[in-house]
Amino acid sequence: MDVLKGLNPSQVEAVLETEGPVIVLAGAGSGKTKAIVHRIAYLLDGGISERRVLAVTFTNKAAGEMRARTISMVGAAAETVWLCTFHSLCARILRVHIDKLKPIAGRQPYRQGFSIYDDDDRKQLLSDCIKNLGLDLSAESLKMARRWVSYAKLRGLEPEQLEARLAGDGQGRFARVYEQYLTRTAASNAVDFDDLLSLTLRLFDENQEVLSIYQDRFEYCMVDEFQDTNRIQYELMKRIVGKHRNLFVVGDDDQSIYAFRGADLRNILDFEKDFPDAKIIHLGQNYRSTKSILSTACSLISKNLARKKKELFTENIAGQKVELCTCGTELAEAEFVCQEIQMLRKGGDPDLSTTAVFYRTNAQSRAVEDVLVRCNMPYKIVRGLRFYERKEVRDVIAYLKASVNPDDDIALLRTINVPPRGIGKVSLDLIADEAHGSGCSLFAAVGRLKDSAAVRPALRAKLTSFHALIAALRESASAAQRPSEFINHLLCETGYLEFLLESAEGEEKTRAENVKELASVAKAFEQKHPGASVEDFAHHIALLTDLDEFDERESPVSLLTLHSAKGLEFDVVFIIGVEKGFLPHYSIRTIEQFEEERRLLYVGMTRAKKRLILTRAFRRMTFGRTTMNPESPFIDEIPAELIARRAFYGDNLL
DNA sequence: TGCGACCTAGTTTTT
DNA sequence: CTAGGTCGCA
Repeated sequence: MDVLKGLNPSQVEAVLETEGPVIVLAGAGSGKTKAIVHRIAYLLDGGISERRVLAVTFTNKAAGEMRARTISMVGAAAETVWLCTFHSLCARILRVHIDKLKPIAGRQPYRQGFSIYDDDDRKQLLSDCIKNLGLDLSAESLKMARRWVSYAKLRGLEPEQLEARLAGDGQGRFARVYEQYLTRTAASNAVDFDDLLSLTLRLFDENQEVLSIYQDRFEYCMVDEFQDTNRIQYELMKRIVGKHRNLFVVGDDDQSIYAFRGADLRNILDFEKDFPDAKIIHLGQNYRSTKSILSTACSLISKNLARKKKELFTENIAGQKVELCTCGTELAEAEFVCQEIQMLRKGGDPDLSTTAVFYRTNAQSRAVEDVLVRCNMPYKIVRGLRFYERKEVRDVIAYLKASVNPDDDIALLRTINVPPRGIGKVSLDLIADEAHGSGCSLFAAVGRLKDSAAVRPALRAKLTSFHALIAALRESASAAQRPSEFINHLLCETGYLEFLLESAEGEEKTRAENVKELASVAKAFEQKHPGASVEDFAHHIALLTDLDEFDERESPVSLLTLHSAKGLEFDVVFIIGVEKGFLPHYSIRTIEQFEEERRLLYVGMTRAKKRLILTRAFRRMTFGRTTMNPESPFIDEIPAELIARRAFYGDNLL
């Protein structure tokens, strides 16, 4: 059969084992995506309707790649398979059914057309809640608040339950923050990323009818990167496969590096307990790396205690030894990397066409960037400042959201004085009080105050024109306008583009360009979804990140954190800062965290196909202070004969 | 309201 | 060191 061509026996097994629970333990570079893609193709080939198949991944990018590969195998039928991220799956379900959630006393029920709050919106709202409650508004307490809110949502806790959990620790105040946060998101008809998951789970548990729709529909369910799922995501999948139990998960416990974000390694370690009849398939053959690289990485990861025993092997050539270069300073380290890349380039080996530099923290990229710029070497930095995190982009998105969801207070707050309209803090407090007093949205409050005799005329005029502006935007958003047209319309009408250009002094030009870039994102969206409304676009954009756009093949040198390296591969990989303090990071406390750091290094190493070069700096400036970091203890765990040691003190040619 | 001086904190972050 | 946030003054 065609779909089995080019697969090894374990992969074939993973494809053919379609009924019942299956867990695939797929080592790094063992072709797990291939296995999933072929499995989907096999199902469709065998006459299973594409409506019956659900495949969930973690990033839009991974989903997109999987879709492209499936389409190339089975053709257009794959276009309509639900191949999505957990968040987009949930968003899609909630878009239809959110109003069927049981209402909760004291909180407004959710309704169609809800907004999605990202982490920044959440932060904004949380600090506002903290302020409102008259609590300590330090960075520390904001961090705690975020932590506890996430904690509660992950476990489906209501404020009272969180209170009970926290009271003993004298942290009860965070339960009140949580309560207010819930009330206010509900009032704004907004859900955050955690809500997407937890509300869907709640919906399933409250409403058997809705659950049945999906249970009956999705007969074959697959989850990629299973080691990164959190408890809720796992529960969601368990609900969906409740009837037929055709759950196929692929993961690698050794590549779990997101515990700090709630990923729960127990999901993968305990899968067999939840599904005692689960088939277990090992994908142990690595197709990516040389023997040298693989054995180095394996000797490291074998030191982890909390892992499933497994052996990886490869039929690839031995290749060059992994290198470790000790450099004088972080600048010398950067020079070394640059020089080494230049040498590889001069060699002109077409096999070494992609190169990446990995680091533990974003700040480490600086020295490397400096040197690369001075050497005129083109490079691409992955998520230095994300496109969608830029202030100007967020401002425009806020306008977009405000134009679509009349209750979205956070969006309104963001837009109200940008560009400056003379509506400052005092006026804002007035509006907030009015909204609070009459239990309406901020926008409605603006509407009331603009006609209120109690407000001074100057402010009334400002409010009137702002109110008219937003009302007009709403009008044209719901008129059948194309999203990209609407963005352009919005940029003019609000005076935002003018505002950007006015304050422009050289670099600010890029701001205007960024904003226009958003219009082209809208254009691309239109082409993909003909006839899509402004509202559709607003919903779509809430789940986008620009890692989705990253194409590791297009630039010769990529700079990225170890975390964002996951799922990618490069011919040549440099990992810089292999020092105690960075790897493991100085902040780690527990043995679990220590093992996660080890996995992080392992993930980085296993991205390399041909060459792997580790570097460390003897002396390094951190926070304006010179520190001397010893070598990473992880190096000691690798047999010395696997590593070729070098030194580079830098001749400061640059 | 807005700007500039001062202070403080400083991991990783698929959505 | 440097970016982001706060505070105080004009």
